[in-house]
Amino acid sequence: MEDKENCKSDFGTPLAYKFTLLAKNYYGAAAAHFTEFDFDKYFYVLMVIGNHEKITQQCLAKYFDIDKASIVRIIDYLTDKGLVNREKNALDRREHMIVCTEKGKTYLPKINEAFNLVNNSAFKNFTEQEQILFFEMLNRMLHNISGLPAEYYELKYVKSNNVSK
Amino acid sequence: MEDKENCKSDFGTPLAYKFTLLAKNYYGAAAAHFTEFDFDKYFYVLMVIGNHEKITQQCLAKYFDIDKASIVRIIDYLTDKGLVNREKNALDRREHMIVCTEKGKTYLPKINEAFNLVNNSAFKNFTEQEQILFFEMLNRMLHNISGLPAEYYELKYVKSNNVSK
DNA sequence: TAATAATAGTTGATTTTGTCAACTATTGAT
DNA sequence: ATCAATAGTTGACAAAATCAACTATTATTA
Repeated sequence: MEDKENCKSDFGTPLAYKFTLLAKNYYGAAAAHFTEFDFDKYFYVLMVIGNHEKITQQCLAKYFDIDKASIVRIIDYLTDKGLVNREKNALDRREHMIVCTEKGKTYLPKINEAFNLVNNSAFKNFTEQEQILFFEMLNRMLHNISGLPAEYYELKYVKSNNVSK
Repeated sequence: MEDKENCKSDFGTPLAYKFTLLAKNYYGAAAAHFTEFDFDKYFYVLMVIGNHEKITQQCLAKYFDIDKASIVRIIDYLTDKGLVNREKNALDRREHMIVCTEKGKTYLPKINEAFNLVNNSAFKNFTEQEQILFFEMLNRMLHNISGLPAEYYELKYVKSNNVSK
């Protein structure tokens, strides 16, 4: 108890409150960079797809921690806009590999640059060392608070009962 | 560019992605503590109300950065559950002061304890100094990324055109 | 091999949530 | 006295998440 005197208004606050505020403001700031695009959502989903040659909807669902049904609708949206395509995986025809179209790829540098800009303004007056420390702390906290490994979104999710391969 | 070699997978990632994941996991963990309550939402809203003798819906809207219409429905919900009441402010009868009921107050210690527990597990293996630094960084970032002062939710919001008082 | 289970994805129904504009009432400003 | 601003409410609507049922395909196993 006594260790919380310094910052007690924060310690009594659920961390998620600040995370929610930060995420909201962050996306608001980022959206300002995308006003001339002919799509208005799912910028980061597109970036993740573009950073992989191909990626399954399951992987995206895991990475973003949302229901696979939601991913279907996101991919529908991006497909409508001509930014990604579904391609059946010949090796496992249940899987639809999501691939970025040429049009989609033209947006990637702009999206990347915009996120960098917003990251930089978020980190204003942070030293480089502080920035690294901050990311390290976020990753540690994500590891503490969830079973999910934070970084390994390329991994297939494997059910726990009978892992044979 | 070269300063990003260490952590480049993170630096290419919008911060908000991690904030969103953290918030989701945090609320999931917290909700596990509230399963026996006869309400299932807005725990932190109740706590904020309980931490004030009285608070207007405008203040809550500002604090949580959501539309006042949403606040109306949240307060409706909490009122239905018997946790808060609306009381007209005699000094300004437009304002409805939200006050915690006796029943509502019985939940406050449990909610507070649960958030502390989840905070503590989020901060597992953080030194006390790291925890303070983390909060400090979050606040700094919130200040950078938004015009809103993070802490001053008691302040009335004043329109910018003609601030006379 | 046949039957069964598991996985990837889709769809439709439902709920929840947020947003917007219009509205009442009250107060403040000129 | 008039007009503008504020606090709150409401209803309509749109966006998003969730859930269960479904198809297609692959893996397991008896």
